[in-house]
Amino acid sequence: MGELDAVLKEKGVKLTEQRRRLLEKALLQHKHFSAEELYETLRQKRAGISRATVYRTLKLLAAHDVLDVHDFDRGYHLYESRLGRHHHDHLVCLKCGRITEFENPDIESEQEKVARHYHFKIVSHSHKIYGLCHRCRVGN
Amino acid sequence: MGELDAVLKEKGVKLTEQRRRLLEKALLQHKHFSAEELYETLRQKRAGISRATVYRTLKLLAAHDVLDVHDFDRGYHLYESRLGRHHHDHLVCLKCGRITEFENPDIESEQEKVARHYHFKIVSHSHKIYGLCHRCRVGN
DNA sequence: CTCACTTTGAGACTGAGTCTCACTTTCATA
DNA sequence: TATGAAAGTGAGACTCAGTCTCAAAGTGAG
Repeated sequence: MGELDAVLKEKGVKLTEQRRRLLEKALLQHKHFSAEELYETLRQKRAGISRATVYRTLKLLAAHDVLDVHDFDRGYHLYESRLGRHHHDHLVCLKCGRITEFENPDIESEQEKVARHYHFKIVSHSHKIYGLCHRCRVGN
Repeated sequence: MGELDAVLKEKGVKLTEQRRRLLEKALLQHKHFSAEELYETLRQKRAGISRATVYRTLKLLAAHDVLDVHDFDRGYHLYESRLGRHHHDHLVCLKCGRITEFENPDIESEQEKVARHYHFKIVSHSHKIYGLCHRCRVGN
């Protein structure tokens, strides 16, 4: 059994050929990807996975914290592998779409203060900064 | 000319009956509302505004900073009047849907530091904390 | 191996939001 | 206050990400 199988097994997720093949592609991805993109990639590789299964499996993997889902107001979700990665937030360029990741412990701890104040139990958060990236500002 | 007309005029937005009527309802709203909700309200009041115009006008008002748009991952947007209000962010309860507002200057300034570091010009941001609100935690 | 239970695929369906285009309204200027 | 270019509107068709259905196939505990 491969390493990827272990990832699913550990989560108590039933192993199927489709899930294995999808997971393999999804974890190899070096950037954010959409369900449609992944479906198209798999279709071209003749992986034999239907659109419905792609959507279902991505949702499943996100629910099991294998993937992160992001909504950058594009009308569809972007996914990102979570394996071996730290939590991070994003700077989103409104002009070129470039997404830059950032980590800031001070924001995280302030956030916890806020939650404590409202007796709120944090499950997750999403912090996005929209604007112009360096390149787009200087006119590239 | 009413106060609301002035709001639109100031932004250089052409005044139409539909916009006036929509703006009036939108600014009276005390909580977040969706385009469909507003359309339904207006329809029941026989305001004579089409669905297309509701969507178009909300977008326009948001572009002119009269309204804020929020995406709480519900599959549609929620709007909120911006007039006379401070910027704020949100705690979103995953169980009951309750939305609580918060303001935290420290987060805002840390955010500016982050942007500066990446030579990024902030236009807007969205910071949402998902989890369980006080009531849902204690089992109400 | 068996079988209860789960997953899959094809394609119909949903629902928020956009587009089209003929018709109407607005408002700067005369 | 009349005029007309430019902008806005409505009905309903359309888009498109995502979900649902249900018969058939696959999975894995015992």
